[in-house]
Amino acid sequence: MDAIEHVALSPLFAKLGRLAQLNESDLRLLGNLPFATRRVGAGQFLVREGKPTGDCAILLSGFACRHKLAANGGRQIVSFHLAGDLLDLQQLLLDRADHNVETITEAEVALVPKAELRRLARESPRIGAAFWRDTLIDASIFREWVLNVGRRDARTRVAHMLCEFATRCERAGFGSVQSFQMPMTQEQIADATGLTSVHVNRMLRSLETDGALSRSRREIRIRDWEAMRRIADFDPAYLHAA
Amino acid sequence: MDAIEHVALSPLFAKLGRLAQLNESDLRLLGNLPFATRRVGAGQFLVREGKPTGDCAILLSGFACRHKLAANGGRQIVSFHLAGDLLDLQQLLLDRADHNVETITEAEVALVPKAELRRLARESPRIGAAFWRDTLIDASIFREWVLNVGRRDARTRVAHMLCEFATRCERAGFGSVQSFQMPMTQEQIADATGLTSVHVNRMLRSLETDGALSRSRREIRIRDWEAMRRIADFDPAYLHAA
DNA sequence: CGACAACTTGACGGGCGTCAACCGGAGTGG
DNA sequence: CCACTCCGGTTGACGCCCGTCAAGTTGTCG
Repeated sequence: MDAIEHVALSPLFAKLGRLAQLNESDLRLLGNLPFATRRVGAGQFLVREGKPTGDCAILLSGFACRHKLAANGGRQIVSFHLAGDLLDLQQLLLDRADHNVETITEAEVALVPKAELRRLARESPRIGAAFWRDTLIDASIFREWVLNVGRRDARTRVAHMLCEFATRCERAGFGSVQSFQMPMTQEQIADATGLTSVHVNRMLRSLETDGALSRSRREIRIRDWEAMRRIADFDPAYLHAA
Repeated sequence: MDAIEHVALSPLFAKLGRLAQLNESDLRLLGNLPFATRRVGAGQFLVREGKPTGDCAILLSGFACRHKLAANGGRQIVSFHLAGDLLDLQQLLLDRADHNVETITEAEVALVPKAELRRLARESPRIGAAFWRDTLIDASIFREWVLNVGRRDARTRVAHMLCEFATRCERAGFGSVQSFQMPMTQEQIADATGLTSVHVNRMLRSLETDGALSRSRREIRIRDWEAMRRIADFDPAYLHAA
């Protein structure tokens, strides 16, 4: 494998490096991973509920979300994803998708055959552990989201979602917690927090008039991070330094 | 290891058998697993948020739940557990608990050192895959709960929770989907569905007066499962036959 | 039989959904 | 270069679902 392909997968390497200590041979195995890259527009489905699972997609640039639909027509976003995220590691062991994965911006993905990832996890216990660890952290984030939509009021919910997104962006190397770009619409924030877009708008305005944050277009600025943390009831421990 | 200990762990064996095809040598490895059993009363903590993770607990009898607390005093239950469940597989790879695990009835647990479980997963790829698969199914259930509390109305939410619990009980060999025992109080149902116990009571009554179910003490009877499924917006696919 | 937890029911209020109108910026085509 | 369109955002009026408060009732275990 030449350097060009290494460069393409570098967001993944960065992420795995945060999950585990990888050695020379791990990096070589990763470098040999066969994959195809694809550029897709915003609003494209990468995984569809009920469909047999296919190749595993890795997000190289852009943003995506996972969501499920209720019979009453409601949509619930259950997670957001950014560059470096393995979009469906769970496909390695479960044979039908129980949710959708959809891009929310234009994005670039790498498609890796499931069998290759399984082989990789088997051949390097460190990489296998990193994969498992990643799915465990995902699960921890889902638990926090259950708490968020189940037991916090609208204002706290929206603030919490912002704090989590800001923290993950900073750790992945996009902007800082004090200033970052939101890729999602207010309707998508609503679907992630179990609210309506109208009420999300009210809550954002409330946070803004209270001086907790300022907005210009989709850029969010947070002057006093500690104050924001308190408003949002946000403790990043559940992210397990992801 | 003698037969007595095999009997003690049999709920775990049954569960792993549902998750993967285990062979002779897998069963022998499981039989050699060192563990200590403990009997605990209702309302006892087995895992505490923020604490370093200790031994891994396996539920041998009784029921337990995982929950998290919000700053406003609210409690959110994020999952229920029954005999055979590995209560904290995630402790194998994450070093601090991000939630609590608490018994909701008197229960019997087996405590297994983390290192032994890690060794087991390493020595038998099938058992390792079963463990990983179990945590992936947990994650799938969390996603469904985010949808449940985020996008369904109170009546549907309560009905969905009952359907899930009924299905899991039946698969684990307790009662049937048509008739089963609820171990939890209405307040615990409320904490699981993001409601108040008062409103859970109203919804249960509503389901009962509509003939969807009948109750006597904590026993639930569901005559028409298909009708109940529709009311609850329940599709068991997300349980991945767990 | 007294104590206590769980359950039950009613009255009332508020947080958030619904509906509707309008604004503003980006893309598009004449 | 300007009009048109369209999506996302913004704001107000109104109403309902579910929370809150409070008072019983039931069942269970000393």
